[in-house]
Amino acid sequence: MHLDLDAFFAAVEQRDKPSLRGRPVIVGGLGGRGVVATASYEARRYGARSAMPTIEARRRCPAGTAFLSGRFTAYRASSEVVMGLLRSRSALVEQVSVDEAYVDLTPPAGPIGWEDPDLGGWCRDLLAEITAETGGLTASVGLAPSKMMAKLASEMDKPGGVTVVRPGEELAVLHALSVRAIPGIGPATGARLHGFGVDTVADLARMSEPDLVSIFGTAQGAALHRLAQAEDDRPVVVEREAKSISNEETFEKDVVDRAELESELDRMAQGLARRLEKAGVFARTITVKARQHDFTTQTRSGTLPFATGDAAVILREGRRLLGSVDVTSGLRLLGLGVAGLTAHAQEELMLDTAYPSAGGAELPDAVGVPDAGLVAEPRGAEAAADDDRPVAGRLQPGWRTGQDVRHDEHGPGWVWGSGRGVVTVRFEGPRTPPGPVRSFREDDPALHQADPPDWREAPS
DNA sequence: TCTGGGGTCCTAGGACCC
DNA sequence: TCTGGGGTCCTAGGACCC
Repeated sequence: MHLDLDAFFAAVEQRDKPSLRGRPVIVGGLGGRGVVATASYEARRYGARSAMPTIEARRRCPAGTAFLSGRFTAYRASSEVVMGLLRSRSALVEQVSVDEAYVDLTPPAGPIGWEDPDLGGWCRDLLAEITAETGGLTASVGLAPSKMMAKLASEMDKPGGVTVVRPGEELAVLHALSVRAIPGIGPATGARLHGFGVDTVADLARMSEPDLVSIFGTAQGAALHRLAQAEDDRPVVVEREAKSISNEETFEKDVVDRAELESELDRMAQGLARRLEKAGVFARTITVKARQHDFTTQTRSGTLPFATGDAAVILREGRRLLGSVDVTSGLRLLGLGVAGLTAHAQEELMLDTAYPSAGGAELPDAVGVPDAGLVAEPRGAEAAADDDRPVAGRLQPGWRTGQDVRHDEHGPGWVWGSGRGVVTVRFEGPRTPPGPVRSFREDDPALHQADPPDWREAPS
């Protein structure tokens, strides 16, 4: 089974903000270079889509559309409720993102098989429970013999639908679809296939494996050939080790000043070191990513002779790598990442022989073994959840549109908008009717940041 | 005022080793 | 007296996914 929460971020916003129900809602980066993370179904009617520049969504959507930066703590809380319900039904749940999961429902992990008479009813019961337990969120489900078919099935009846593809029915469903529906065929591969006259999966299925391999290479060619015949035996994997950790930022305006770039690098190195420590792992490879104004992107990476968790070491290598990037016309994006993760950093023993060029005085700095007792913890979806700032949140100091607040006198609410020293708040919550709007000075001492409201709790 | 941020996987070429 | 072949590690870039 594949399950997908419908318009997830926007749906959580509409649950928690009654005045937005039935209205177009966009969640995403609100800065000049932001993109849409999720558009509510109302906003999709005007052409707003995920990954679209927010500026474009503003052009398309009517007055009265809400543009919100995200509240990831709130999304995570609802996600955990849903994932918990899935795990109550099967031991094999693979969470692929905050709003998506695969579940192996066949015994011994799960409770049902193809001989069951009412699989659709079983799924509808699950969806009803999800809606009840999350305060109104909906999800779409696909039930099929493989991960790919389950995913395609879950997309066939959105929102809120249940689609069952039984063994033997796969090709009839699959071959009618565009090749672009197959996970792994994006814009580039789709365009290349179109150049060969291949538009539907049926077209793709007629191509020979050797032809596909000669065009797309061994791995992708063979995968395309198999997927076009609905051959997909990938297992549901509960969790896997993270392979890299990274941090990047698109600037509101291109940054030319190398000192400013290096101070960004410093901030990112500290964040990476914190995440490494939290996970109890060390990294050997450092990567710097730089995007020019014309969107061309360069990466520079270096592999150390030892694994480190030390921000100073990561920063020093990052600086060195950034030194080989032409920065004179400014960067729109700077990123810093680490890879080659290992649970232990005993490589310090090699330093004298393997890393003499670093200079003796700097070596203690380079070792950086935080705590040999920490054990690597597989992290899966948690890796990305560390940074709780909404998209482009850093670019908007002060009050962020959509964020939860509490006023000493008026109670809980959310930021409707802010600017020119004034912040406007709407006082409502998931269990109240649409509430009133009031404005305050941005530095009003009675106004505080607040945790997300609890949809399960009746308002006091 | 086009195009986020956090990831994974693959390819190709070079260095190096046996 | 032209330069095999395989394996591994590393780097840069690109496609793709949510």
